[in-house]
Amino acid sequence: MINNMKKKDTHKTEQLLQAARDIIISDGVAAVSTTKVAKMVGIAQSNVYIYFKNKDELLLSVFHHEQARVKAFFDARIDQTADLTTRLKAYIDAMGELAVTEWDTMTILEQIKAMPHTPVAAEDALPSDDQTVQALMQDGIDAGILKPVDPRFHMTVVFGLVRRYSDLVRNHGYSAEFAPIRAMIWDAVAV
Amino acid sequence: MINNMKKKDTHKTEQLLQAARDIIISDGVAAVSTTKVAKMVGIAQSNVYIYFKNKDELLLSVFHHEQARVKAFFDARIDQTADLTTRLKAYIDAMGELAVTEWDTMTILEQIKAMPHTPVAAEDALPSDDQTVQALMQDGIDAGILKPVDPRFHMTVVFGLVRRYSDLVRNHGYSAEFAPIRAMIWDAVAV
Amino acid sequence: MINNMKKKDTHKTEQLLQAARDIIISDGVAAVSTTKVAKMVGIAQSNVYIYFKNKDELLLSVFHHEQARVKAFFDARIDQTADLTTRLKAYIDAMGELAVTEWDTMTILEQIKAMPHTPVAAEDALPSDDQTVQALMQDGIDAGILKPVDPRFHMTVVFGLVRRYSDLVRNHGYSAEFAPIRAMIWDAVAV
Amino acid sequence: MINNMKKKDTHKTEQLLQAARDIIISDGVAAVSTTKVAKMVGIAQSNVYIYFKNKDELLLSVFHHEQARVKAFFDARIDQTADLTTRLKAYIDAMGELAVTEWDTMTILEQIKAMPHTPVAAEDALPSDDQTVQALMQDGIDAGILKPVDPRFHMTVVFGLVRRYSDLVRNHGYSAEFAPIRAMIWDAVAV
DNA sequence: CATGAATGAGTATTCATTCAT
DNA sequence: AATGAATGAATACTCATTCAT
Repeated sequence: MINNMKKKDTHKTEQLLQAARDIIISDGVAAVSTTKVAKMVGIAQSNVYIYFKNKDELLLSVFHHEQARVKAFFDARIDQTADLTTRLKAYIDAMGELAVTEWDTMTILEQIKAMPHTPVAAEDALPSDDQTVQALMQDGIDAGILKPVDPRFHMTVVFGLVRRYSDLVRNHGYSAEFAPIRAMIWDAVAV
Repeated sequence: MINNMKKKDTHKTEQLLQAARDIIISDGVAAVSTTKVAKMVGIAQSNVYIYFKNKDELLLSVFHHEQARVKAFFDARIDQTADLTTRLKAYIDAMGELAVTEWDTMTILEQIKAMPHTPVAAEDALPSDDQTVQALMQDGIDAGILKPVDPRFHMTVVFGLVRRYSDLVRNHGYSAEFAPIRAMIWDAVAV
Repeated sequence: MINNMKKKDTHKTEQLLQAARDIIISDGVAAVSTTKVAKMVGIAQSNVYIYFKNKDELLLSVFHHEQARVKAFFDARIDQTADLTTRLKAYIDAMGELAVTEWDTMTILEQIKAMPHTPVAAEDALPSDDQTVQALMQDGIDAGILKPVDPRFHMTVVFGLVRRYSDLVRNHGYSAEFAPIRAMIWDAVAV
Repeated sequence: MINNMKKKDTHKTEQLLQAARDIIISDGVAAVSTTKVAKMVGIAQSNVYIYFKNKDELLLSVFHHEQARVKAFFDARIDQTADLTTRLKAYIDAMGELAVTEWDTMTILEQIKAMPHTPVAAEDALPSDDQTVQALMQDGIDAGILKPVDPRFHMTVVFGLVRRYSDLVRNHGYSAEFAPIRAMIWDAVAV
C-alpha cells in the first residue's frame, strides 16, 4: 500500500483528456497527437491505446466532456418553468456568461467540430446548434416573439456576438458591459 | 517556344496558387502540402521553393489574392460618394451577395486565418475586419446611425449572418429571400 | 456455477485454438495475434499466456490438433492388414477425400509449416511427409510396386495433385471426377 | 568528378530491390519492411519512397524482375519451332534446371504470390501457371499427347516434383539424377 | 484463474526543407 | 529555372510479452 501507487489508473484517462484539452487550446486540434499526449502524461505512446480505442475516440471523449459542461451550465441557469420571453433572455445571458467564463470549452468544441474529418456526429453539436436551443428558438418564433426566420439565424446572432464579446474581453483588453451587446442581440432576433 | 520561357514562371506561380486554393476548398488548409500542390501542377516538389520561400508564403500569397478579390468586389459595388446610410446598406447587401457568389473565397480566407500558427499578420484580416469597413462602421457610429459599440460587433453581425445565410442556401437547400436577414442585421446594428 | 469453474479452463483453451484456426483460414497465419484471439474469445489479451506459454505454443497446439485430425482420418480409412497395393491405393483415395473434406485443416497445416520461423519441428510435418506414409511408400518401393526414388517424391505427387484437385473444385467451380487424377498419380508413382 | 559519387542514383533502386530479395530469401516476404531495406542500403527510411511509390510497388518490382529472369530462361531454352513433344519435354527439362539453378528466384516469386494481400495481379503468375505454359499444355492435350485433364494438373505435377527435387538437392544433401524424376513426370502427364 | 496496465520495438507513410547539379 | 536525391522528424496504430494485483 505504501509503495504501490498503481491505484491511480483511472486517473490516467483524465490526465490524457486534460493533455488533449491543453494542446487544443494552445495549438489547435490538428496539433493533438498520441505521441504528445502520452509524453505529457509521462507514459509510453502505445499506452494511449489502453485508454482509448482511437485518436478519434480520445477527441470524441474530450468533446463529450466539454459538451456535458456546457449542458450543466445551461441547466443550472435556465429555469424551464419560466415563461418564454424570460427563458429566451436567460439563454442569451447564459450564453454571454458562458462565452466569457468557459472560453476554453467553447474553443475546444469549436475546434473538434471543425475538424476536416470530425469524429463528432452531425447530431452532436455546438451549443449554438443544440437541439434544445433550436426548439426554444422555434417556440419563440411560433409565439410571435422572435422574427420568423430559420432559428439557426437567431442562434448565429447570439453565438457570434457573444463569442466576439468574449474574444475582445479576453484577447484585446476590451472592458465593457455586456448590456449593449445583449441589446444588439435582442434587436436582431426580436420581432 | 524558345523565347517565351519567362512567361512560364508567372504561370507556374498562378498554377501553384490555384492548386492550393483547390485543396483548401476540398480538404481544408491542413491538407495543403508542397508535395500535393507540386504534383497537381506537374512539377518537382522542390520547385515550389523557387516560387515561394515557404509553405507559409504560399498560403500567404493565396490569402492576399483572395483578399484582393474581395476588395475589388466591394470597390465595384459601393459608391464612396453616396451618403452614409446608403453606403452602410450597400455594404450589407454587397456582403450578402459576396457570401453567396464568392463562398470559396470566403472559405479560403477563413481557413487560412484560422490556422494554428497562421502566416497572416493580425492587421490583415477577413473582410469583416477590414480597415475600410471598420472606418465605415465608425462613421456610422459617430453619425448616430449605428449603435455606439466597438465596430467589430457590427461587423460580426453582418459577417456571421451573411455567412450563415449562404451556408443554408448552398449546403442545406435553403431557398429564401435575403430581405429578412438584411432586416435582422439592420435591427441589430442600427440605433 | 460455483464448482464447475475448472471446466472453463479447457473450454477457453479450445476456444482460443478455434479462434486461431478461424484467423488462419480467413487471413493467414501472419494475421494471428494474441490480441485478436483474445478478443474473439472475450478474454483479456494477457490471459492467452495463461493457456499458452507463447504465441508459438498456441500455433503449435493448433498444428498438433489438426495433425491429429488427419491421423484419425487415415486410421479410419486404411486397413493396415490389407495387402500393400490395396493400402497404397487406399492411401491415394483417402488423400483425395481428405483434400476436399478437410481443406481447412490442410490449409492450416500448410500455413503453419510455411511460417518464416515455424514453431513446427522438422520431424513434425504435413501428411505427405508423415513418417507412417513415408514408410508405406518405402514398402511400395521395396516391393517393386513404386518407382525406386526417394519416397518424398511419391508423396509430393500425391499431395500436390490432390490439393490442386480440391482447389479447383472449391475455388474455381471445377466439377470433375477424381478418377483421372487418381490415374495420373498412379502412373507417376507406379513402376 | 573525383569526390562526387552522386551518379550512382539509379543504382540505389537496384540496391533496394536486392535488399528486398535478400530478406525474402532469408526470412520471407513478411519480414520485408521499408526500415530494413533502407538500413541495408544505408539510406534513410523515408528515401525508399523516392524510389518506390509504395512498399507494394517495391515488392511488385521485385516480382517483375524475377519473372523476367524466368521468362528469359525459358526463351533461351525452348525452341518454339520444334515439334510439340520436343517442346513439352524441353519444358520439363528447363523447369528441372530452373528449379535448381534459380531456386531463389522461384522462392521469391512463390512468396510474393502467396502474400495475404498480394500486390501481384491474378494474370501475373508463377511459371507453373503461366499463360504460355498453359497453352503449351493445352496443345499437348489437344494433340493426344497429354492426358485430357485440366492443364493446371499437368503443371502442378511438373512444378511440384521439380521443386521437390531441387529442395532435396539443395537442402537435404540429396544427390541423384534428374532422369528418374523426369520419367515420373512424363508417366504422370502422358497419355 | 484472471485482469488491466505497461512497455518498447515495430509498422507504412507523409512532410517541409535543403542542396548539388 | 529546374530537378532528383536526401533527410529527420512526425504521424497513427499493432504487437508479443511481463507483471503486480
